[in-house]
Amino acid sequence: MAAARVRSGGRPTLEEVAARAGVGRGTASRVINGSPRVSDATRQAVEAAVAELGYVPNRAARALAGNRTDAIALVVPEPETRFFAEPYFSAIVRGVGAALADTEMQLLLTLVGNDRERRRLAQYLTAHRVDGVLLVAVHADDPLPELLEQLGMPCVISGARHAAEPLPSVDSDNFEGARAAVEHLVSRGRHRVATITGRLEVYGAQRRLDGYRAAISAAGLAPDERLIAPADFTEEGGAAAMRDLLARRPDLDAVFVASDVMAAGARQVLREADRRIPEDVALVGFDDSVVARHMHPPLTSVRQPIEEMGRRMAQLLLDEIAGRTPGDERPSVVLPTELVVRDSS
Amino acid sequence: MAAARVRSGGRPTLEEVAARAGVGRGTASRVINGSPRVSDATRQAVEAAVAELGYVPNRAARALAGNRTDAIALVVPEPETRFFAEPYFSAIVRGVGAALADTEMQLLLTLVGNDRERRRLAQYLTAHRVDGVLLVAVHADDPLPELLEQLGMPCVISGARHAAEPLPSVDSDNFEGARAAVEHLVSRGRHRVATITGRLEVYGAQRRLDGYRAAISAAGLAPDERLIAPADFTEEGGAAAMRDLLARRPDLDAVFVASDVMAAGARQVLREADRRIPEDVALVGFDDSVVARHMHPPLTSVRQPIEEMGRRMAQLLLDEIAGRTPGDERPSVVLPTELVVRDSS
DNA sequence: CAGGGTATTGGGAGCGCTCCCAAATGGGGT
DNA sequence: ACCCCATTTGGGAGCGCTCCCAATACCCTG
Repeated sequence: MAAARVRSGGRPTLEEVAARAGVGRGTASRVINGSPRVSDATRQAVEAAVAELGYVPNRAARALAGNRTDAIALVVPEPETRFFAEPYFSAIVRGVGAALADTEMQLLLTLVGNDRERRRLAQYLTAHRVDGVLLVAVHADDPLPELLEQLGMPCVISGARHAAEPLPSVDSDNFEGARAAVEHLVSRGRHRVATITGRLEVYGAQRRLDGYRAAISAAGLAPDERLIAPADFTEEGGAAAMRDLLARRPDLDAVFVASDVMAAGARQVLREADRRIPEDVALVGFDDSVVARHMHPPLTSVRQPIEEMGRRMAQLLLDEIAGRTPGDERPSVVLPTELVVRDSS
Repeated sequence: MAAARVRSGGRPTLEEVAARAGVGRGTASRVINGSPRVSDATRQAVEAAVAELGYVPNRAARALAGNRTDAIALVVPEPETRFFAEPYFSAIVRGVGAALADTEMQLLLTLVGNDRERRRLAQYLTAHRVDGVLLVAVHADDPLPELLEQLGMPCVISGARHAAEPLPSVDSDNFEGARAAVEHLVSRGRHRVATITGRLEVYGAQRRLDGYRAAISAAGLAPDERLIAPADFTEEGGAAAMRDLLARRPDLDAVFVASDVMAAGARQVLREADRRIPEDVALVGFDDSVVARHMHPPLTSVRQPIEEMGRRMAQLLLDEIAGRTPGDERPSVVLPTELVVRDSS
């Protein structure tokens, strides 16, 4: 009873569908692909045959004949563990998945770890095994984007690499998010607001710092470089930076931290230094990760619409694949952030 | 300068490689696919040609001719947000990625949200667009595994659905993890140990409860159903269950919670009830998620080797695809857990 | 030295689809 | 009634590869 489904020739082919509908293979193909050059009667006949036979096009044959793959790759640099942490990875994937849901596009997940895998990826892409590429967490010095450009392979990156990003990109408004966070601290009466930054080679980290600076001067506060401590997006780095800050400006009354994870490190140091949060020092993070919600006290944080970013990336890529008109700007999307106020500020 | 790479015929084909090596197409194919029936001299000639031409096989052609795809799908039910949360999703993906790294296999990510997408997936699989499927977070009543079975599509699931799981599966030792956690609590002098369970239709949640029971009786403690509160893996559920427990047995001195997220909810309730952790009530969670590390106090938790689970799933699936010998048992792997002791116990 | 393997090799026959050209069909216009 | 053009249709020619059969070359036996 179980294996009775096997037909003479396996799955039905276009040829069989065409025969069943009493039309030629070409016509059947046209219907399947939604060409307008088919009469209504014919279309209906073919559609009926498709339904009766349960026909599903063979992807491999399509790819071979049509010289495309109907697949895009999401390339994730594995060393970038930050990206793998909540909330990034799953949110991006969900967004991309959502955008692709009513498309024929497949999503290929490609983790790039060591150099060997990097080369394999390059080979991969060179061999045109995908129609386009989604690149997340690319470093400014990554050769991959240029390679893709040369190959003419459509590509969208998340997070511009610098102010004049040539590639289509999707980013959250790091500047404005940081600015709003600091403004919020100032509005709560804090006047000695410090910041712990991410790795400043990362453009987004730089923009957050810019936003901090903008808010400080907009508030008419005196900028003080001793209130700025660079770190590296890690919990330990955040802790170290916090120690520096306390040493340099023991009188600080607020800290804007460029990531929740670093904020967790900072909070630990503040606790050891017996500073109460938020009474003595107000704290604001960035990312609105699960860490923020479960910190003690819950951390005010800047939320990025990450799932939406994934969705937009995918849409942008689909547009690129469909054909960017030469005259068009390379589209670059910047999405707004949202300040989630909790008890730490 | 940019688009000068385009060769006469695009990428080199097998035919061209064969010509360059001075052999026939069949022979070249044999070399590429590592057939032993080729002389050393010929093999070297072909390999040289491959290198010189930078030949990479065309996947679509291969798939069409060979009736396989060299791709597997990781199917993720999107409603199962629990799975998307840290640490599951990214860890599984990393593990799977690692296992596939030195394989020609591609990883297809398939999110299944609503029913429409479910049907599309079924169609997908029916059309044999992948060589095998990794199924995570399947419910006991999910029809998908049976469908795959019928289709003869190799498949591995994470988390057995019940004691007599017919499909190849990879799981962590939920029973032993829970047992060890409770034993740990008892060894710390706790004698009124409660538990908050996950949804008991989930086999893993049931096993954790079994482990709890085993440890209680092994310790010679009196089992008490009032110490057992069912919940649903959510933070709110954990909080509600904790309230119940406190109402029923105000004298409890420890709680084993079947997930960190529920533990977070429970902790909140304990704080409101002015119970100190761990002095008044010791707490142990499950998953060792990022929440556990950042809870206050840091939460003792049972760690599952999730990345390793992903790796094993992929390996199992590759074996299945390579051909399960009919006589073989369906392999089912159970990996050990590890108790990570922190300040909450 | 003949006979019967065995180890290699070449290349035909598709796999199922898209692309595209040529053929067939159906109206209008004059 | 005739011709021209737009619309619709059929099906040949591949896409690049694997499978497999037949051909060739080579090596032992007796």
